[in-house]
Amino acid sequence: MRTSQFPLNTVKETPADAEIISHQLMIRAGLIRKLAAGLYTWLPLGLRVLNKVTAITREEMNRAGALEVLMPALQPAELWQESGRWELYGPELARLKDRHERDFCLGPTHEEIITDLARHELKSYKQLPITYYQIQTKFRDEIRPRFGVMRSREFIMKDGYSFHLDQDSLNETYQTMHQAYTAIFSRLGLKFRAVLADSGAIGGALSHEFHVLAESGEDAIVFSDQSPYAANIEKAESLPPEKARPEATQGLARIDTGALTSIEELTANLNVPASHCLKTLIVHAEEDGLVALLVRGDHTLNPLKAEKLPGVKSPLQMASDQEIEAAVGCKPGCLGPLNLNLPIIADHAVKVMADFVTGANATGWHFQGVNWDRDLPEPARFADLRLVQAGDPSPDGQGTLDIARGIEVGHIFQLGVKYSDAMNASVVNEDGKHQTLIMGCYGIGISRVVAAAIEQNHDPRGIIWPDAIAPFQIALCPMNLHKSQRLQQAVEALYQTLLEAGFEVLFDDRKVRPGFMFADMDLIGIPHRVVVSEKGLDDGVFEYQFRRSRESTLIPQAELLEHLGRVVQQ
RNA sequence: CGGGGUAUAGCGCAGUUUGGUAGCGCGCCUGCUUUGGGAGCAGGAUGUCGGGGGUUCAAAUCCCUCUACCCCGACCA
Repeated sequence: MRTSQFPLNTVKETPADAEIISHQLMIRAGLIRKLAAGLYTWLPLGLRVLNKVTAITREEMNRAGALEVLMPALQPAELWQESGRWELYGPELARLKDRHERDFCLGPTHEEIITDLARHELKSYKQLPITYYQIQTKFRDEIRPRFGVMRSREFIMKDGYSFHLDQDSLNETYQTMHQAYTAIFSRLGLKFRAVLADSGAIGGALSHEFHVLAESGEDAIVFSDQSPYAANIEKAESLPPEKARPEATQGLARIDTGALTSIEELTANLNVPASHCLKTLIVHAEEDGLVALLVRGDHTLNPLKAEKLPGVKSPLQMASDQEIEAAVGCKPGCLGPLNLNLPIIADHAVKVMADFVTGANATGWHFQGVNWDRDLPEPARFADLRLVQAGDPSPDGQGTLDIARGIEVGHIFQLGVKYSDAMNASVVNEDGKHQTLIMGCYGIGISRVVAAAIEQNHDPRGIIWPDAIAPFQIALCPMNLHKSQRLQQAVEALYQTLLEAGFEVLFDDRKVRPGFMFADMDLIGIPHRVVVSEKGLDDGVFEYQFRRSRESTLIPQAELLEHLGRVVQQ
């Protein structure tokens, strides 16, 4: 393409409402324009990138044996009522009525629709297993759309669904999809990690998230330095400590701590490390009443772990200040297990604490030098309650955990019979009996991948596209084209040669100064650049520059094609 | 949905306190010069000051009201 035919809608100034770099660069490079909160138009340049992500995803899904379908975005409420999600989904589901006052919604996902399709089309076990997928626009009326296309109200998603007679078959397809996703993100040229995820209320045996690694990622993921173990931090287990509890060395003392309430304040004023403080958190019990959760001062409660414990209300609900005062008789900052008349569940790490500081259940007072058994009985229940930390041992027993940040771009999970049961989707099995279908579900946020790729690949000058998703592979930049007939002929010939060789070339034939042109090409992130100048022609060379390293080399004219063939990943 | 904020030229903003003929930078158009990292000079176009109502001789500015958008908290690809 020529820039005269393919306008670059670049802007120099950073839009005021774009907080993260990918959003800023997508606006500046002219990939997207905002229509309204969480709604974006993809401009020609951005759409080229989006289409590349789509194409790679489609190829790999097809390769994995999945069948592409296209389901309606507008969906009748009946199906959602049948699955129970019409009530459960909440305001994030974009609902509307048609002219006959019938309820509809704009699909945020398609489990209901695909299950409806399956119960009509799948009759026999002989048709199984089968995997359908589609690449389509989804709608989620997010409370707060943010970060450009990273969290928008309308976005492109690849969603896939598989149907099985038994768990073994689901496991097999699940593995196939895991591999397909690995292939997709590898081909996209992104640094990513598949991690164990919490499957949440959906249940099912397995769930993995695929994260693009980026400093700005919203999710923390942990992985072992010596094994393939990787998990979302919400999911990662912490192992009980192996070492024994140290002997008590201090006597028990009740100390006046005045207005000190937080762990930070205690450590700063009492000169004890946070790891020698005990945090007591009061939450609602499963039935009526409250439960106390104990966590070491330097550890953080993992709500997802806590709410799964028998006796603890799910979703987790922290007790209010009033409830705590009513039950314990003091303010939240001075809670402790000593003389506490509530059921107690302690994190494993609490078991080996000695000489610790904890609240005295009286406002303004703490205990110091507290020791289990000697001062109070060890808690009756221990459980894994906390978020893992960097340096913790890996749950698989191999190596220690590291923490990185990621952007969730894909999620695969085993649905089981949640929808097929509710919607009565079954096939006849070998014995002639009806058997409920078992389902798997596989999503990729296509438009989010584009933003994630930028978060991971940029520098102060702009985007640095991986070759596989770059809108163009090569930027062809003539210096002062209008001034030289010879240059015009040379660059036109080169442009044709490159096109014939199969490269995607953006030929900048605008009458702009070199610096302006370079700045634009850097901003929009074309990975390879060829500069043609009068001086170069005199010397019989073209100049090649690699966007990522900014290293440039002079290449003899005759060798350019060969050089590009080597460096450009097609 | 709760809390905070903004709305003035295509974009980024000043002007609002203290009412008095609408400004700046970037971009855009024209011309000349310039031409290897977002050029210089000269000239030019562009606004119902978010909408509606009110106060006033006079409102971007004060008052009421509506709307949209942004930021902080719970969700998700």
